[in-house]
Amino acid sequence: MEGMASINDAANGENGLLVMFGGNESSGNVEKVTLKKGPWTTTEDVVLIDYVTKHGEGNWNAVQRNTGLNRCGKSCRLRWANHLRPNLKKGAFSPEEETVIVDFHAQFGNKWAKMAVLLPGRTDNEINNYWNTRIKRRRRQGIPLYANKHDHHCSTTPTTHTSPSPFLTTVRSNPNFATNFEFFNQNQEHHHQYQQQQQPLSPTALHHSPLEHKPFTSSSPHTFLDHSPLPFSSYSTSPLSFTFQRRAPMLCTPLQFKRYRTSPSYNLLPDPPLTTQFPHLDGFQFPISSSSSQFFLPSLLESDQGVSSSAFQPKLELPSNQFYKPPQEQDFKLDAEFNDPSFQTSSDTLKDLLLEAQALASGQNSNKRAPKAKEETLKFSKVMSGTISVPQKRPMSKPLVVGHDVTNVDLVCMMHMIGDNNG
DNA sequence: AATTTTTGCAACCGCACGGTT
DNA sequence: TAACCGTGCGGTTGCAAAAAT
Repeated sequence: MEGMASINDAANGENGLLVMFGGNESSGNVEKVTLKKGPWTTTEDVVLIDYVTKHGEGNWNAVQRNTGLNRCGKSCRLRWANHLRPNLKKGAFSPEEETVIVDFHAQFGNKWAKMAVLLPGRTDNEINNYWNTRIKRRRRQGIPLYANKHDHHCSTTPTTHTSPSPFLTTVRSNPNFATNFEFFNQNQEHHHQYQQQQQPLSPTALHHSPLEHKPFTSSSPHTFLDHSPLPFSSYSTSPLSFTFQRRAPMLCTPLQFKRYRTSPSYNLLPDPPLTTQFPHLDGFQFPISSSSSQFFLPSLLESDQGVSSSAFQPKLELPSNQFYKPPQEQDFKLDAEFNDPSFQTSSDTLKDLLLEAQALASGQNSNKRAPKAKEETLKFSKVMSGTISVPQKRPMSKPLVVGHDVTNVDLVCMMHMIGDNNG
């Protein structure tokens, strides 16, 4: 295909798939716009963060038009929502969160986005992944999806509505809870289905997988489920009851590095830094209009390990179509650390990276082909390890996760600083 | 140590919905 | 009112890393 060579040489063509589609037709010429697919690189992240910092969320298709970032709007939105926006909470779900998910799912089904609203810092994608994993695990073990070690308590009074978990009670006490659940009050097909189907369950029914009652078809991994909704917290006062073939996931500790949770070195990992080494960033706020921030529950989050409470300051709330006033230049004043010789030495590669990002943002193509995402991430990780105190042992695929993407924020900030320095 | 299997997750796709033209 | 556009949601897939053999 003609043009592919230039595509591959383009700064945005490090790896992943490039999709071409017909652009605007003007004067008879069809502009071929190439969109990249696949994993995001740090360079792209920087561009996107910088754009959102300046213009706010929303208008995602404009990102591609205005930054030269060859990603479709949907991809940008997804990347931002799931990985780049501040206050994201990484790591394994806490037992309380799991309880909320299980209870919610029992009541309303696969409403990941709504669950994400109840779990600040969590994304619908994350919850979806969690649920799919749970399904697989429990199916493999023949454990009912909703049942746990307290089943034998529930089995005696299976349809009794027990008290919600403390966490859920807290969530429900939030004034926004009722508003948020108008959706469900208006559309409770699951609930109605439950009302219609609700019959006294036999004690054994609660001890056996729905697989035993409903045929499983391979067309969907979900079809084996018994979708009969259950009352909140009827079954899951503790989600940790089932047995694991492998070690159970650590549910309370910050699992930034889940892959290492069972490795001997896991416990040797230093605590993730709670703040950056760029003090001016501690008060840095992105423009936020994501739905999850509307139900922000600092009291719940601050108790979480590995999450900086400073990262959960009240955020500016803007509708998705309203633009956020960009931070003033003085907000990104050069820090003394930037003039530190050791910092400058270790930031050479970072500077290259950022300059590349700037070139990309300004619509220029980098001369040299960018490294693959993995390599770039490693490079980035190496650089950052010298400038920001991050755990030294960190999987290459998880270089940026420290409560929230502090390092990405740092990147943007430093990009501004470099800009200041150059200009 | 090498290979295979399993797991977890990032990112994509298709569809739906609401607003605008 | 139909077409278009931007956005959001849920389901699915592909792959890297971890675990098992």
